[in-house]
Amino acid sequence: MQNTEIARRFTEYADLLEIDGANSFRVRAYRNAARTIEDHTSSIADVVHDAPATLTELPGIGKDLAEKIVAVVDSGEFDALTDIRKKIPAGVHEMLKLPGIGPKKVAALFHELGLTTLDMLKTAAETGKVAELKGFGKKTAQSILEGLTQIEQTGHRFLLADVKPAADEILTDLLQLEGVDRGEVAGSCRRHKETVGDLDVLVTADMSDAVMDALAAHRLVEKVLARGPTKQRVRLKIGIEMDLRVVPDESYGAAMQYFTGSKEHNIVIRRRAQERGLKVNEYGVFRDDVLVCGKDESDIYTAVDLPWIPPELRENRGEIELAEKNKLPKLVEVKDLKGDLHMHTTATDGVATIREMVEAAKAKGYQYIAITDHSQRVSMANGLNAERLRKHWKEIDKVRGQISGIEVLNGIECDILEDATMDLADDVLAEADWVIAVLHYGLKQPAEKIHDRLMNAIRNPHVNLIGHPTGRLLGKRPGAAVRFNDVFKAAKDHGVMMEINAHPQRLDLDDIQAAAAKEMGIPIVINTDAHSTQGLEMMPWGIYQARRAGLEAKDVANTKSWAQFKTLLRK
DNA sequence: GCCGTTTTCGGCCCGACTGTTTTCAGTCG
Repeated sequence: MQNTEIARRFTEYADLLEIDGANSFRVRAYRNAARTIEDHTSSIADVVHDAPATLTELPGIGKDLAEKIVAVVDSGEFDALTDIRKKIPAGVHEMLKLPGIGPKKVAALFHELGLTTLDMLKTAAETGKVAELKGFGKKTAQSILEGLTQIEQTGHRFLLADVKPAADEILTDLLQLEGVDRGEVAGSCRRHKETVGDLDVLVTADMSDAVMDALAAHRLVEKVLARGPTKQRVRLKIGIEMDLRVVPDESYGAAMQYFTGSKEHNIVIRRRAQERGLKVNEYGVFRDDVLVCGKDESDIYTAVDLPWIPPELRENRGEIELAEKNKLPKLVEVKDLKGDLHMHTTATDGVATIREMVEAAKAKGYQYIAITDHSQRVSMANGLNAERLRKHWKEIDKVRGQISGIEVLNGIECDILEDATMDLADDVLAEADWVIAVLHYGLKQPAEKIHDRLMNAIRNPHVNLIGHPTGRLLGKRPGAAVRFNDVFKAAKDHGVMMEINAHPQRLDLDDIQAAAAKEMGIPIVINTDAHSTQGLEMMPWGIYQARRAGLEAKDVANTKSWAQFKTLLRK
């Protein structure tokens, strides 16, 4: 069982406890546990099998939660969860997804009106039953109806790449306004999380009204949802909601720190402040209600005896401890990259020719690239069989002869078939300069089978890289059940590298997996998987994911010069 | 439910905005 699946049980239990009116600190304990499990870099199920006694060494896991984790791994449930599910129907749990509706209101809808599904809720809201409820009203009923429509239409999280440009554009426009000095996109967007729930934009201004009016009238804004003197919430036309916060200049750094989050990171920062007799909020650092500092973000970290921490790391996943020891990583940057080793051409499903791709890559300043079109199994993409592949490589040879100053590898993105064999014979793979092995089909196979497939690929002497290891597509499909502990170990033994695929919908390995790979000393390759020359520009999204994993340039193989990179190849 | 250089009980981060109230609970980030 994967960590995310285990974590989901505890999050569900925390939700249900909350609806049930349980002690809020108890609820928090379950939420913390869910997070600890989700963030754990190796398999919790393995810990349960190998050393269950060590579970209580995990932060926020005591005797009771350790027992429940064991139960979940063994049976998929724990008794308390089974019991509370009987008490609170799944449809009631779903109501929590509605914006503006929390556990207390859900409990009222359930207990007072007996609503147990979203459909029943819709009817009750339409017929005025909800508005009559104590603590509810016409507006709440209306917002419930809007929320139900929203859930039907969009779900609730957006790809970073789909929303960051909108946030950047709005910020740029707000910064043009008179009286607006500083501003930045904060929140999970600034932390470069792969998906974003909503956007936070922060600006300094003396007169907030003008800024708020400008946002309300912005071409990307659909509707103003709420407006106060310092905060305005709007919905953008692309569906995501955005908070604009207007803060005085002396509080800018504190507000930046506060609204960048994560919540978990900030809780630790505020606790450190308390320990030092200070109070941290979005207005600054205070001692006995007297402002100590807050103008710049680094002020806040200095006040709690830490160096400034890069936003991507602010998840309370060990960055505070690294900061304490002054061992924060120097995170990899786009400009560190010297090659891109996964891209397609018109030979399969790309839209640019070999020559166009090579020239575009050279213009980007790369020292080396690999052309890696699909193998035959991917018939939808016109995948290459041995004969066509060899011809394709001859074409690449030709272009290589004509364009100097960039190394072009004869590559292949070879499918690992459902029966765990490779889609092309060994003698063909042996002729390649660069082989990426990937799962495209049969992603729903049991973990055991997926494991065999990846292991066979890693043991194949011609394979250099496992591409987009889980095959997930964000918001579309979850990806294969990969046992990363074992896969990384085998990759280490056989000198196989692991990819962070920079495509915004893949970003696979994810941050937690990539951190684990780094921990094991496996070289990571960040690739665009470009299907066009513009596709080569997707690199930043992959870099963001790498930064969230704490990767430095030295952890990323394609930051090396060609001369150094060459030595990492298996033959 | 967890945790401990304030250690086995008593804390556990902090403030803005809304809608429904008539002084505040609920929700959110």
